[in-house]
Amino acid sequence: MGIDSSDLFGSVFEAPPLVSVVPVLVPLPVPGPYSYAVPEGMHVEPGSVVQVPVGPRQHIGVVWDGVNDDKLDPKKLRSITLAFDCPPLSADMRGFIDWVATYTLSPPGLVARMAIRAPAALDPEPMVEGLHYLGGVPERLTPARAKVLELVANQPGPWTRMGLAHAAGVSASVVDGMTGKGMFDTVFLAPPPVVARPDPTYAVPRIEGPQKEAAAEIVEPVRAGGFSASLIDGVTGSGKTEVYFEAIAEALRQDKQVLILLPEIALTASFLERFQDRFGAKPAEWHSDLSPRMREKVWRGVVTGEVRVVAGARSALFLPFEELGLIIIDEEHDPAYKQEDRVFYNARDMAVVRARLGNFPIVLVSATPSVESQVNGLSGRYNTVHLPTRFGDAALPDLHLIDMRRHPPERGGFLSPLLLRQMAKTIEKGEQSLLFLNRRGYAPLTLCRVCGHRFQCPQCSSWLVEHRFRNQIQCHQCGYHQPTPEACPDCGTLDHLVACGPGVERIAEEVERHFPDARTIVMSSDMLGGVKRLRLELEAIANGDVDIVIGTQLVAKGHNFPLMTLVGIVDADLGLSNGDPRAAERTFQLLSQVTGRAGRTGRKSHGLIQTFQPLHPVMQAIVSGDAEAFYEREIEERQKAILPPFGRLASLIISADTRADAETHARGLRAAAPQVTGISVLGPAEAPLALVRGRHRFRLLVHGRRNSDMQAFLKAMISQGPKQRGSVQIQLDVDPQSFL
DNA sequence: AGCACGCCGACT
DNA sequence: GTCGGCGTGCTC
Repeated sequence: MGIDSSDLFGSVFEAPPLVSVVPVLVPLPVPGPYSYAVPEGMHVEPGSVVQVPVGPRQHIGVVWDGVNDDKLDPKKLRSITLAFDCPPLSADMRGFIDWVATYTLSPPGLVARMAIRAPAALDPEPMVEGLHYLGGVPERLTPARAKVLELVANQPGPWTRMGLAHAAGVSASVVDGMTGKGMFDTVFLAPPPVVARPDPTYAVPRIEGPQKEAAAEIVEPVRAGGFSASLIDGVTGSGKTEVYFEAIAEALRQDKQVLILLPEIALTASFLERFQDRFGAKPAEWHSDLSPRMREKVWRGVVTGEVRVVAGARSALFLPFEELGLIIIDEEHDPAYKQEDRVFYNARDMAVVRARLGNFPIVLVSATPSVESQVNGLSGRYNTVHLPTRFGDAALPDLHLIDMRRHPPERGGFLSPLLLRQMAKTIEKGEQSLLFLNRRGYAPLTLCRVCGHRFQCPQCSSWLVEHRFRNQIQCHQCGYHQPTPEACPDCGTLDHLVACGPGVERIAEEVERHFPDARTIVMSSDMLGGVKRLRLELEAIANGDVDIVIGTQLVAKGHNFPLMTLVGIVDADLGLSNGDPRAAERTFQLLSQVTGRAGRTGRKSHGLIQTFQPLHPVMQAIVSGDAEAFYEREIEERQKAILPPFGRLASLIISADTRADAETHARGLRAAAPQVTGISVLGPAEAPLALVRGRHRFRLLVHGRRNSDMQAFLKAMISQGPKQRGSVQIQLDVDPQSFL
């Protein structure tokens, strides 16, 4: 201020400049916004992205809504360091962040962080220098200069320096020379867009029959505007993508931005190309291994509205779109939509909330919808559109169960004679077979044939799996691995290993024994050579250079195998006995996806499913194709498992790394909240859904109906409870639609 | 999330 | 006698 109170002119000039105080969400796990002073001359409003000091470091934060209600020691108040030059987060976006934070009981700052973690993207990209032709001819008209002149006479620009040189077929120094002669005006151009604008009229497909009707049903709510949720339930190969592309086209015609969420694995070049074929430009991509540079560009394009369509993994849901008008969730049932660290959420559910809050339509898509979405379809909250038949001349494979009790494999093998016979026929016809077994490595359990020693992981105590191709034993839980030992560590016997049960590598061995001349390939996520190799192998399969593919889950996802006419499921029962409440649903989805790989180009195709439980509902649903009956049963089971016999208010499932830990926590919680009747305790083996490895010791899964009641209850419990503070993670596993 | 403070076990 | 383990608390 520099004016002393003894100044002649009295107190008028002594008044300190009016500083306002605003709440700012900082990207830290603190319960709410912090208060900061706004320096004189700085303009901020709710949604502004700012940099603030927190302790010894600077963080990026967002100015939030409301007034600072806390009685903060004024001495602690610090000032906003700077306000970034980018559009503020919209009120819708802020509302969404608050909603997600409340629903997931996460610190709002951590939710906000997901929306602004594009580090240096917050300042606009520098302008590009451009040249504009002013007219005139240089004194010395060289041939190179003439070429440039010819070009700029018709198109005066603006050109970029390199762009002009390239277009004229001369070197940049020619352009520099002419610039020096004052023939060009320097102008500043906006940096080029990350992606071109998609054009809804680029290649309008001629779709007919069921596709056409489905498209009309999906497009109509987009045309009408406002919130709506649709579920496209269509078998593999029914043209679901083409159908939702029409919804995207309509949103683009209305000048809305569009978000397509895909499980990370489905974000492939082939998807982007399909999009480009329809819209003439690729969508912007958003996923975890985007380069920082690209991440910045896309983020900025999204906030400014320059990017119209984003195809992304679950984290794309938190991009701060300027005018989002449609969300598509492809492979809606995919577990990859669940995030289980820091902020726990299911992007599919939160996407529905975002659409509701933003008042625009959302489309969920799957060949095997989740039970949750089926329920929402049946109750009418989602408008379900069925696509029961394949597109064009492709037919679904003919599916049969092989009862392994009646058609056992030969000793030491895992493939039934029925399956082997069908494989032989397939090879004879020059067609391809796929054997699916969701188990990596050679065998799930390895022991010493002399003393019975089992190899256990030193880090997490699960069994080590032998990988013969790599000559390693590996832990599939934590990634620990060591070379396969030559002698048994217990009794010292050499050449001692005995394999129990099959893995893909062992199946490959068996296949080579039966079909020594066939070209066989194993595909699993730990395959040597990484993504690049994988792509080459997929290409080889598509070209018909392979006869038999043996694969894990990897082969279930989206790849198109045009020559595949036989799918064999080696062990259909595998996923059914692991205690996961969703085991049956997951197995049904996986088997449907895998068998759906066959017969995509109209050839007669078969699926043979090896099982010891041919009467199991999953097997019956798969062969009969009666998914509806299966879902009906699943819904009933789920309701039995989740609602009663617990109390009406809320029920808790407590799980921990060990059952004893879970019991301890349960005792503490029962003491802290005697009013809760339904606390059940599950050990880790019984509740893999509830188990959290790593930092968190335990986690509560809360199932119930009335969210507000549960939250009030949980918050009270957390603040009063004896030891829960700080370390407890709470996941609300209820349908967000039920209390929107 | 980071980072400091603070209190108990194996080492120069 | 110290170095270092991670439990607890704080950041506007």
